[in-house]
Amino acid sequence: MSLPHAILTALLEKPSSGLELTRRFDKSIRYFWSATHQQIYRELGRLEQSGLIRELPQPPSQGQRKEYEVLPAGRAELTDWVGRREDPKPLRDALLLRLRAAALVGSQGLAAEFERHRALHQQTLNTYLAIEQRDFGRRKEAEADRLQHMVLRAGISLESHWIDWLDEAAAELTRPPAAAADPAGQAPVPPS
Amino acid sequence: MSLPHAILTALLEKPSSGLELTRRFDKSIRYFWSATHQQIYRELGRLEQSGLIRELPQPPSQGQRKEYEVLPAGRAELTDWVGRREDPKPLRDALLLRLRAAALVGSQGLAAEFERHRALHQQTLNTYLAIEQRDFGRRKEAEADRLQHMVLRAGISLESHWIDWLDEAAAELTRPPAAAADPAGQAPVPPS
DNA sequence: AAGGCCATGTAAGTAGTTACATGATTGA
DNA sequence: TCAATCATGTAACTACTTACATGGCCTT
Repeated sequence: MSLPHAILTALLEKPSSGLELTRRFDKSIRYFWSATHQQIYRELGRLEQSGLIRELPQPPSQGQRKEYEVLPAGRAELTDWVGRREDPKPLRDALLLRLRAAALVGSQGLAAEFERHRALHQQTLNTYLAIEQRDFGRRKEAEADRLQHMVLRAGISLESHWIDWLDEAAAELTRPPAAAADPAGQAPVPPS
Repeated sequence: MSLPHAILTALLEKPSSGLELTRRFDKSIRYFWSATHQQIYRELGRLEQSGLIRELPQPPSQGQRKEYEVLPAGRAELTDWVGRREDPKPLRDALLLRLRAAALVGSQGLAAEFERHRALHQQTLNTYLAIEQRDFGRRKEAEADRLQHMVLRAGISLESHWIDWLDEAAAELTRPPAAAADPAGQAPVPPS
């Protein structure tokens, strides 16, 4: 149950409307917690119902736009959640599953997927590195900045990790079979 | 949509009943794709409906036990899925979210959570290492074994990665504030 | 007045989780 | 015969996804 807390965090950083939140999720938060605008609007409704946030009185010039801010109860809930006991979710990775299946039915087409995923991870990594350059270039960070930097560094090292692993795995995939005895009968592709 | 493919893979390795599958998921598959027995029974029903698996004729001595095996159509589906284009799911990690929230409302209790998570990751890592010892101890692996070993190695390095990161992050959390406040300190713009 | 974007939603469906139900077999 | 365990399920709920609906505002 982390979406409400993600929203509380975002609203604490800056009171926003639903659409603004959606954009902010797309721009940065979704790198560790993604959400669509439908989820966000629904959750904003619930949070308001529960008295954790409230709609800000708006100049009527703004059309149907509704801006929200965090109430004391919301901040209290978030503060409590930070230290709450909650186990890490087990890994769920379809690519690993596919590799395990490939061990049984052949790895036809999987090398291309690995390459594609590698490129996507590289792209994400580049984005993170650019953000790090922009936001954390300076030394001597204050408490809050150091923590945010840690979050970003987790993303950076995770992406690097996947890139490394994909390289290793791709090498295994394209490695010429030592001998016969390939039950799936997949064509050995000689390295070009 | 990976659960059906996880089940097809498991059934290809060895025809099984629902309960057996549940146990095998608990024992190994859940390390990268977890599932409860309710999910598994439901999915077995769907897979049979779609003609990808079939119930094996059983000696009536076995009670209500129903064993399934993969049909050619099921193997074909799995083979196709291995090379299918499917983007990696974005990261979703509540602990990172909590760290970001901690930057705003304080990190009360978070250090203890980090320690707890570290212990859990260490435990998982030990399990993986034991499996590696047991299953991949010897040299000269065949194609299928090399691929399965890659899967395991992904788990091993991921867990190691999280342990390292948690150590770093815990150090940041408990680090004494450099000098109370830092008045002239330029505050880098927080990632919006 | 028409098209585009801003802004907020509803509806329907899938996947996963949690709690409970039911019958068969086995061993004390 | 009673309890435990094996074995298969139903029901209800939450989270997330995908597709579509509605209306206001702004520019051309």
